[in-house]
Formats: sequence, structure tokens, C-alpha cells
Amino acid sequence: MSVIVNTDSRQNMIQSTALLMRERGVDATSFSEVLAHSGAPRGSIYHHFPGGKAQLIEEATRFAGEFTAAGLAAAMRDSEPVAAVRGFVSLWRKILTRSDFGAGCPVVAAALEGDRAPAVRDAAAKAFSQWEELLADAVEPHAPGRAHSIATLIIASIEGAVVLARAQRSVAPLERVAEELDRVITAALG
Amino acid sequence: MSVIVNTDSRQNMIQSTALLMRERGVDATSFSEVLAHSGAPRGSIYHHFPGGKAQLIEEATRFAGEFTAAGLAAAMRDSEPVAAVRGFVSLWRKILTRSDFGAGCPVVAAALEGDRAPAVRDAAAKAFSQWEELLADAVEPHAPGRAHSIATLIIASIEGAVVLARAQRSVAPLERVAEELDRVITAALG
DNA sequence: GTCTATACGAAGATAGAC
DNA sequence: GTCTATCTTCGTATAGAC
Repeated sequence: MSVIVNTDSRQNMIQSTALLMRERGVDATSFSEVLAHSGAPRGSIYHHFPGGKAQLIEEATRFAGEFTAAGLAAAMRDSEPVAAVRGFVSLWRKILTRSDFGAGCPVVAAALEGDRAPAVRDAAAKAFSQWEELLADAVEPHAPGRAHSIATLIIASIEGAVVLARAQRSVAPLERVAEELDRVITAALG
Repeated sequence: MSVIVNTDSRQNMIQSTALLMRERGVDATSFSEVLAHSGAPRGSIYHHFPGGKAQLIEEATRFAGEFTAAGLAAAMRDSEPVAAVRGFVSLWRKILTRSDFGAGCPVVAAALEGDRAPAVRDAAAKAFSQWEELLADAVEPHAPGRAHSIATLIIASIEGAVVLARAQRSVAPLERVAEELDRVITAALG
């Protein structure tokens, strides 16, 4: 029986991959760049990821999904839905402006470019489901029956707004979406 | 003074490129595939597109943006906003199911992967702006002051829902977003 | 306007030494 | 567990004939 140990190298590679994915996309994230970014030694690629690039991308997608889910869960635990969503938007505003609109969502990148690798696509699908579920659970008590559709609207519109914002190099789309989401959530919970 | 003539070969290549982009993304759309799909002769690539792949992708993005804008304009001209958006959603439902969730939005692909080529990113940005403007103009008479943010919510949430739908291989996210958009638009115009 | 042939680079993957 | 070297494939791009 073997035990997988997350050495520093391995974990660093996964995190670097997630960071590169959100800037360049899946295809353009090469081993060379992952190694340069993570400082990992070349010989460790296929040692840690015998499944090659597909495995690395899959694990990075899962990591990004769970990282975001943890943040969302904390926000939903500490705040009312309206405030939590505002916080989520603020996080995206920071990511966009600090990267000069070079960084987006790694899970979206995985969903689009990982289309040919089922495991990657499924990891993206699971991440989206997790996020929706977290939001739906928080909304459910206030808007029974409509919680799921509101949660989906939140995730979809914010992810879409991030794409628009990157293309237009402006946070304006994100702000406008946030404004409308604020109305929707407030009205539904009122 | 030279005049650019859109020969069949050239236009076919542009349309094929847009179709391939929405399935594979920008990076994975190679000349070989564009040629195979369009039936264009190999020798015509750099004849028609001296700027190489960047130019081809840019023109395909512009084509896709204007094609969609024309459809949106017609819908907004013939129907009330609520019905027009429903029609837009139906179009996406068809694209997703007919392609077995293999096809998404080529403009989104351009926005994400064309990040390194400013001309491509700008073409995507312009497409999104066009669409928003068309929607905002139709909503403006009913909801002055809020038309732009509603228009952005519609575009962003539908584009986001298409990404979610592809990952999860289900139209459910699109349906849920459509349901909420219906409420938002009906309420705003009421 | 279209053809073939080819240059050139980068990518993922593998083998075998240390 | 990490290294170097190499294989193979595929991509864009170019040159020059027809």
C-alpha cells in the first residue's frame, strides 16, 4: 500500500499551474513555465505526475476549485448572502486590477480548454457545482425553491463578467453585474 | 489603390475558424484543421492572411461578433426584450445540445486565449460592447438609468452559463439563468 | 492564386545515469 | 528523487515553382 506524500515541490507545481492557467489558459501553460514559476526541478515532473500534463492540469483545477470553495464557505458562514457576494466580487476586482486584467478564473480555463480531457472537464464541473451548492444553501432559508437558480445566476454572471472585464480591460462590467446581483439578492431575501 | 475581395476561400476560412474556435479554443485551432474544415487550399493561407494566425483569429472573432450582433439586433427589433432574451437563450440551448456540449462562444475563447494578441482581445471587447449596446438600447425606454447594467447582466450571465453548461454537460445552468433573467427583465420593465 | 517542400521552434514524453 | 539527453510530433512560417 503506497501513500502519496505532498512534497513541497509537488504542491508548488500545482499552485503554479493554477496561477498560470488563469493567465494563459491550459494549452499555453507549458511544463517549462510551470517549472520556472515553481522553481521545481525538471526531473520531478513525471515523478510527481506520472499522468503527465493532463494529471497536472486536473489537480490544479481541483485545487483552484477547493480553494475558492473554502473562501466562499467562510464568507457564507460569516456574512449574510448580500455581503458575502459583495466580498466575492471585491476579490475578483482585486485579481483583475492587480494583474492588469491578465488573470481570470483557472476553472473557466479548464472548462473550456480541458474539453478534450474528460477528467479535467469533470474537475471544473465539480468546482462549479460546489460553489453553487454553497450559495444555494445560504439562500435557501430566505428564498425556498428559488435558491438554486439564484446561486447559478450569481456564479454564471460573475464568471461571465470577469471574461468581459478582461476583454475590455475595465472593471465596469463586474461593477454593473454586482449592482444587479445586489438587487436580485436583496429582493429575493426581503 | 487596392481593393480587398472576399473570395469564397477567404470567407470560408474565416467561418471555419470561428466554428473551430468555439469548440477547441484559439490555441488548439491550427491551420491544418481550418484547411481541412473549410476545404481551402494550403497555398492560400498567407495569400489571404499575410498577418498569419493572429490575423485569421482576429477576423474570425470580428465575424462572430457581428454575426451575433445582427441576430440580436433583429430579435430586439421584432420582439419585446423579455421574448428576445428568451430567443437568445434558445439559440444557445440548440448550440450546446447539438454539439453535445462541445461548442461554446468563439468570442469568449478569443477574449481568454487572445490575451497576448491585443488586436484579438480588442475584437472580442468590441463584440461584447456591441451586444451590450443593442440590449441597453432596447431596455432604456423602460428602465432608464439601469439599462446598461441590466444589459451587462444578461450578456455576462448567459456567457457564464454556457461555460457552466459545457463543463457539466447539461443545459440546467442555462435554464436556471434564463429563469432568473426573465424575472429581472420583467420586473424592471413592469 | 495555389502548389510543394522545408525551415524552425516548442511542446510533451521517455530512457537511463546518478 | 532528480538530472541530462533525446525522440517524436506538431505548430507556424517561408521560399520558390507553376
